[in-house]
Amino acid sequence: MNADPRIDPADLRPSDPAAARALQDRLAPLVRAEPVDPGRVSLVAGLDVTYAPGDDRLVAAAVVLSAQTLEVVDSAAVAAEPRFPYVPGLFAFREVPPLLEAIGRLRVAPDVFACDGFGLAHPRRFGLACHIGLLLDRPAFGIGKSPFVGTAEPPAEERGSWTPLIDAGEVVGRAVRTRSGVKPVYVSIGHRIDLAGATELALRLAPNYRVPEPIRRADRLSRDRLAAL
DNA sequence: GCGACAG
DNA sequence: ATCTTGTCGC
Repeated sequence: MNADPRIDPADLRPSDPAAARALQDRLAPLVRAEPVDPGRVSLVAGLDVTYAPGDDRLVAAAVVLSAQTLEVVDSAAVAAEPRFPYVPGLFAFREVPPLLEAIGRLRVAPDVFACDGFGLAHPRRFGLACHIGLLLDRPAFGIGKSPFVGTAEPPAEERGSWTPLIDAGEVVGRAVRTRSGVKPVYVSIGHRIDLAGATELALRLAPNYRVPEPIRRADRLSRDRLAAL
């Protein structure tokens, strides 16, 4: 589960925001961009977490789809309690522990992880998708529904168009139009994938809706499971 | 100093 | 994130 010896498991549960930020600063340099051929991706896991009103409970879900057919081939959901407050930029410390638990219950090994949130498009260039990708040593990217850091020109109205998301002079992601005439999603790499591959994959995974299917499925599963508690 | 701030 | 229905438009 922790494939990188440079990551001390004890650090994965920082006791306070300052320690969490320091950990992100330390791990950010380990992120690598690698070319990935979307056509050769077989299984994609979508990750999402739903919170109960009042913030006392959550359900983390991982749903694996065939990248080819978009059929669900496996899924897992776990109920838990938040162990870290919501702090913009430290989102991962809240969601990663239960997500890893859900991922650990999968019976298949996903090729790529699609995360609800950001990767490099983050104040310290180490968002949720980077945490997931680095900890699992697998390709991972993030899909955000609203911009977090950086600015992007509005992409052309037709599905498939995109513009660079730029923060402090560097390209940290893309605003991608997954549906014509609908507001874009924000794609950024997490680890072991590149922006072009993440963009094409996001588009392939979102043929009919704005949000890529794996994440939509994970959202639905976590929501349904929470409602059933 | 002030506002903004993934889910 | 969540509290919340119907409604307009493709």
